[in-house]
Amino acid sequence: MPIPRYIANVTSMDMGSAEHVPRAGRATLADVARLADVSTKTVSRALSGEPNVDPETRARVEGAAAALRFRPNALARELRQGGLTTTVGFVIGDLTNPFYMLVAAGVERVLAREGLTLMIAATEDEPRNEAAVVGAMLDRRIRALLLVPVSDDHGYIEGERHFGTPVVAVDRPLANAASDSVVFDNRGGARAGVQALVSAGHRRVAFVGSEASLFTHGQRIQGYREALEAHGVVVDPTLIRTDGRDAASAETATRQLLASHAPPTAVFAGNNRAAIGVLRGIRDHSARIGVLAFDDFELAETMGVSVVAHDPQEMGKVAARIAVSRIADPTVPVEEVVLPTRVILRGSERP
Amino acid sequence: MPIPRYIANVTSMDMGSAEHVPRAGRATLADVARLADVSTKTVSRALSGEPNVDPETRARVEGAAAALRFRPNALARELRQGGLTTTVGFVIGDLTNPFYMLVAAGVERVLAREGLTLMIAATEDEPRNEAAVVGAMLDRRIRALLLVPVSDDHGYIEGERHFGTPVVAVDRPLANAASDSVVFDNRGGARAGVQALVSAGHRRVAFVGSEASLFTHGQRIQGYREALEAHGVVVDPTLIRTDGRDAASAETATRQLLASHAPPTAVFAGNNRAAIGVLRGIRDHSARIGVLAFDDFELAETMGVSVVAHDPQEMGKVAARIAVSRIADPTVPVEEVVLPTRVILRGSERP
DNA sequence: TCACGAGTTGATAACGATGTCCGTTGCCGT
DNA sequence: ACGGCAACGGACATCGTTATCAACTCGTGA
Repeated sequence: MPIPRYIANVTSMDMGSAEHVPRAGRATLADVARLADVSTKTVSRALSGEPNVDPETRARVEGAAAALRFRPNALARELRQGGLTTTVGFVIGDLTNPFYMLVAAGVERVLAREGLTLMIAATEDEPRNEAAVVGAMLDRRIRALLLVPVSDDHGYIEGERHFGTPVVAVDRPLANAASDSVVFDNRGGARAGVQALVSAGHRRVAFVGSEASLFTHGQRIQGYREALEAHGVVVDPTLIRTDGRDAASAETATRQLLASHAPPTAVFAGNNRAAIGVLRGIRDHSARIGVLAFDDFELAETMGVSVVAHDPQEMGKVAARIAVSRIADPTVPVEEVVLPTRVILRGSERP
Repeated sequence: MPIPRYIANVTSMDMGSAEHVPRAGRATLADVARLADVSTKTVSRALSGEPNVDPETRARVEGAAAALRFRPNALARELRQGGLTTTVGFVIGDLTNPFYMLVAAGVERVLAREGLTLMIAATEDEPRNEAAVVGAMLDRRIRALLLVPVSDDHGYIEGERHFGTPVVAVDRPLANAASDSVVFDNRGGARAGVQALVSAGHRRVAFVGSEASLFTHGQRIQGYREALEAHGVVVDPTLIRTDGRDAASAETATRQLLASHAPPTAVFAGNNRAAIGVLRGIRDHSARIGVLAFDDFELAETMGVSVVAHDPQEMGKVAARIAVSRIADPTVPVEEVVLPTRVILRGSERP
């Protein structure tokens, strides 16, 4: 075993020259090199597992690195390697919506397997926040961008894609730019869901959800219309409430619908937030109201609520996989994935 | 208006020398400088809003930057500034648990106001993943670390804190290291919750949740015991099921409890996952079973489920604020915040 | 006319890690 | 004795940005 030269080194130098006194901050390659009495290049070689390093030297370097609690500076490494980070960005509208979190969980799982890190930012569903949030991520040179679009203009993204940052739109396509995308079959799912309500005997079916300008809800309203029209039911515009963007407003809308002179016998909820509002809204109502919701949620089964179900985690996984494959090969053709939905009847659809 | 010299510059150079041909990647300060016919330092000055820049020059630089779609490289900037990033890391156990997502939402909101970015990683509740995940974040030189601890040894963190990275433990304290922390009053909350069940007339109250080795559940079981003992009720160990760590296993545990020869008349659910399992488990049961759950959840009100409520978003906000203040001044004394809980009775506690 | 400050600007050196390209030892086998 | 190879050290350059400091251009007052 060789004499640990670094000890003599340190003790012989630590008065007078401040050069070898470890700085307040974190240890660098150079510090490790001094301690292990080798060159910085050898430290780099040893720690990054390159061949052609004497096992003994390697051990000494590792010891020194551990003693100094050395951690390689990812900023420096990634900068050196031309900005090739291992971070993937995911921009979400609303962090508190469990739906997006399930998507995020799916994303995270795939990325973790690939050794990639997930960076999450929220736009608070505010279109004008989007460009800034996305910009902050691009400045960090994320390797790929997963985006739940809220803006109505994604021209600014077109250029970025051209610069080599893959962009995958999640849950909704980009407004006016091409990109990979992963969405659910909103229209078909809604059609099947409303169809189930009609089959259960309902003729006056209300819709409670967000504005049609929001892609997902626009599609779902289309499906809602199609299902009704297919059965010869005239769509009553007063039954379509697009002012239920959160649980509270959906509850209000539902109460108003039920209190009207021509109330619906069933309500189709546009998403999980609306569903909660609808369920709250019909709770105290005397007559039984049919309910069917887009988005499955944890207690839907226990409560016997029928839903148009899908798989948010799968959506995240698919989106992440597309991003990963595009990182590996940017020339693969654009993918536009539409994930299936399925109706699960649990009783709440019946009059 | 000055002649845009960069045009002549480009056209006169673009055959032969490849030096001025924009690279495939993104534009850099140097590219902007060439185009605006100034030095890189001036570009830096102009774009970062420093004073003492001729307005005309500034406009020219901004024009060139826009034309090239220049975005400053955050890696390089932060490296130059000594690793002072604007990213805060949040390490969570389970991304799919809405509780943590609400915490994350609170964190994000505070950070966004401070101009900080949130990086989220998950440990999948696997203790041996924790050090690696945390390490990856430290390598990125995050400015602060928010951590929901799952490991039973946090000695490795002690040194990092010493290096100037603030660490805030969220929802649970660190195993064997001091740090700022934000937790709920688990014991007091559970005590009050079980107390409510006892007051409603229950004597045989079961606990369904995770192992006592998990800090939060250990505390909650203690509170559960204390409440029973305070009323002279002997704690029956067979009524304590710590094998309900997710909804499915909690459902099984509940069914087994109810099928036993001495079933409970009420169940105290250890958290929101357990609550869902318990509600599923008692659904088909003939006798009415009292239920009260730790953690409020969205449909608890609609379903009339009584709970020990708290504010996960507030937890995230408090944790983020502590991190922010410690970034500003690392010498502030360690804070150990205990957030209050409150019992909300909605009827499910009654026999 | 000279000097002087204020306002602009540029050359150069960092930040920390990595890649490149030698040069220098040993040591082995022929 | 010589070629070849492993195992280094060392000197640079490089990634893109910012800090330091010196240099330059003005107009102005003495």
